[in-house]
Amino acid sequence: MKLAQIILDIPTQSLDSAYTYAVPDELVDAEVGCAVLVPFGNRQAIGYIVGLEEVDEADPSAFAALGLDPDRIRAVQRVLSRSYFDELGAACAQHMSEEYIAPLCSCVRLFTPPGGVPRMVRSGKYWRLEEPQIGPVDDRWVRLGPAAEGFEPKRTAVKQKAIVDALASGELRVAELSMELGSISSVLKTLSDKGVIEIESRRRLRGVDDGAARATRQGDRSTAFVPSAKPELTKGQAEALDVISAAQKRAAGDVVLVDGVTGSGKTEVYLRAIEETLGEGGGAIVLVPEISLTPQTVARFRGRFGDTVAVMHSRMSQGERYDQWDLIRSGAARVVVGARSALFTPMPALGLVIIDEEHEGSYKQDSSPRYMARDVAAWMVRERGATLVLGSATPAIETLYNCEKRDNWHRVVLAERANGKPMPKVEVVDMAREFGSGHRSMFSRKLTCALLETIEAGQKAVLLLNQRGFASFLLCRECGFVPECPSCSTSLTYHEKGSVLVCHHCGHKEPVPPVCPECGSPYLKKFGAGTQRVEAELVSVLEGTGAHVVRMDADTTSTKGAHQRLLEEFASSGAAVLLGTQMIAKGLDFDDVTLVGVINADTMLKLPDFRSAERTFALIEQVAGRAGRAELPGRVMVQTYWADSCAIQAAATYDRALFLKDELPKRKLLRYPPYVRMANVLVWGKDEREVERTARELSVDIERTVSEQAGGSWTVLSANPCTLSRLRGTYRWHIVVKAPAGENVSGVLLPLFRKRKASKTVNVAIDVDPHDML
DNA sequence: AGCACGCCGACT
DNA sequence: GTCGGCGTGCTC
Repeated sequence: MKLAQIILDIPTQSLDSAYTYAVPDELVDAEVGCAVLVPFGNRQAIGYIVGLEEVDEADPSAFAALGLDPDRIRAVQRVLSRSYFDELGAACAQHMSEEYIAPLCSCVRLFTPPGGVPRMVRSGKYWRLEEPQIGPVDDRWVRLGPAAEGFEPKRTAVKQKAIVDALASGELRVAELSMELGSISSVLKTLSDKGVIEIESRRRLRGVDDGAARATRQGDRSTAFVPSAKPELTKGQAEALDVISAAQKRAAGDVVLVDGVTGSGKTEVYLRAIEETLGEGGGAIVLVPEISLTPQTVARFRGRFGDTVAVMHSRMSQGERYDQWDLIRSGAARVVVGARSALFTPMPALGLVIIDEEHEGSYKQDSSPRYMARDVAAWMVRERGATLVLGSATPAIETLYNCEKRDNWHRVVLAERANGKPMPKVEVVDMAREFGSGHRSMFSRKLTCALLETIEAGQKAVLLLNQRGFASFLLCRECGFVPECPSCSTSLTYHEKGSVLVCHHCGHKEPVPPVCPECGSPYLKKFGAGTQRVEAELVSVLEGTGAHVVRMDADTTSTKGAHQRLLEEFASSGAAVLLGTQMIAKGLDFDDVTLVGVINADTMLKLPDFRSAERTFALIEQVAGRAGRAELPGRVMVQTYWADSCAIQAAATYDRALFLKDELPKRKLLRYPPYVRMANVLVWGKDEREVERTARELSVDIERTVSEQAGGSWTVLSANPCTLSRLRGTYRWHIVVKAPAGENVSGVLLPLFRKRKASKTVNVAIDVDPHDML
């Protein structure tokens, strides 16, 4: 008898182990990775096959070994889909479920095609099977057939003639013909019966085959694809590639960190490594941060590998993603470039995973399953005998630590820029001193001078406004009152446009009060600077120079394609200033940018978060890399109120060792990663008292479990309100668990959370290896 | 005794 | 997640 191990598609902790069902002989297409319909209790459920085995029916001990009663095994009713993943995919879901203490079925779902899976939905009292919302779409194509030669339509057959004429220059879609000629289905039938034309259904790739993109794709097909020229490798690049090649030969899941300064040509190393993988018949997954997944990034890969590159990111429609997913599964795409979730696409014969800008926070998923793509990828390549390449100019401290401590993590350094140019000189401007000497503008005298010089020389400048924690707010100068969001514990951000106060967490809006709501004082002052205010001040600084100012932030890039358009606007201007938030720190590559200014380098330093110094260091290093990428030398100015802080001093001198020398002892002393592993247990709900009670009880449970199951060097910081103690009208508490590095944090806590049953009013979530703990 | 309610385990 | 069984406690 054939038995299937099945994960039910019901998201709850208590149904997290596989159930065994019999697979009737007639269900020949039941494979690992298929969605199936199974009986469950008195209803039906959808499940995913994660294992198949043959068991001798006559041998009761075989069932006993599985802990099963043969009489109670029920049969799979129906196979609902083809296979979405293989045994290793199933094992990966299992691993993630344990590692991140997340429901198994939510981990399995990561591997399914976007929107293309069946679901059970509730309609009234009953559950009903809903077929996939998204599926393949076909286009009907028409071309001339064998009888076209010498075919003369009758004089009255106007449409026949029009169709034949239109097809003379090549095949067309029926939809296009109909658009031109109106209703033609009967005409097409006649012509196709005569053999004058042939009609063929062909799979359409949404987002590729439709609209303007189609022309280029067709063009690619007719004219053979010519890969873009390969530049000669620098010595560093060649060395990096050697290390990667050696790792690929070992096929043992090695991790290679390409630790290269900005502009050192990491992408070229990726391209060569992929080329090598493709040559061996392997496929490659390339993860890039969502924000830098721009048409330029994709073009870089398409330029080298053509149509074999698939793309996957959240701004694509479900249909587009489904088609790309299918293209990958079919083996037609051998490279996928995408955001975090692209890691779970069904790339056959996966040989290489690349994670660009591996230090980026966006590789950590902030909802369940709260996985870290870097760590999942490391697991995945080990299981598949593939290789993981991490690239960054500012690697995460954890990554550097792993390279030190683990034998199969290797670090290669690209110390030189590919064009041989030096890194730009970084000047730190002490804003406290500026202020003390009576200069009150947010543009220091030094930066103002530099800006004017740059513009005068007909060059470009980029100004980074580090918005996080720096958006402007309202403050009463008499009583100190700051308007706060009624449902989140944050102060409201002041927006010049429309004169409103906005909560950046929940979107709550209210008009700016005329007087202080607390004390009635009319002296309400705006503090801090939003991009709009900085822009206004920048325009006045540049008055008379004719320089063009481009502002790029969440407000100006909200419409589709706006990002791209603003960048083009900046590129095509001569002397110009690009003012923007974090989003401009990534992947920007303009030859004539010679000045980069960081208006407020240190605002992140003050956030109550153990990674804030690391983030500040990384941000300055990244943004500095935007200057002087071509012939012209670049300069960087960093304005700060904490000019002495180590993160800023170290970043200004490109001295990572200096930064680590300061940061690592602090991490060790205060027990933070990489020296410890943490788990952040979040408790939230509408009722404050209930949340607090649940958190305190849970805290006691966790402390007991830890003291019984774990070593003495573990610590539990018992229940406390979160830094963001109120968010969108919910109260938030948390419990932090710290364990020595390398310990199995989830292993100890898992039983406790599997056992716990969910409350309706108070939510509990656990974040293993949290990225931040706000 | 009869019933509402809540807790708890089973569900393959 | 959902159901059903069972114990508790209240009412007829």
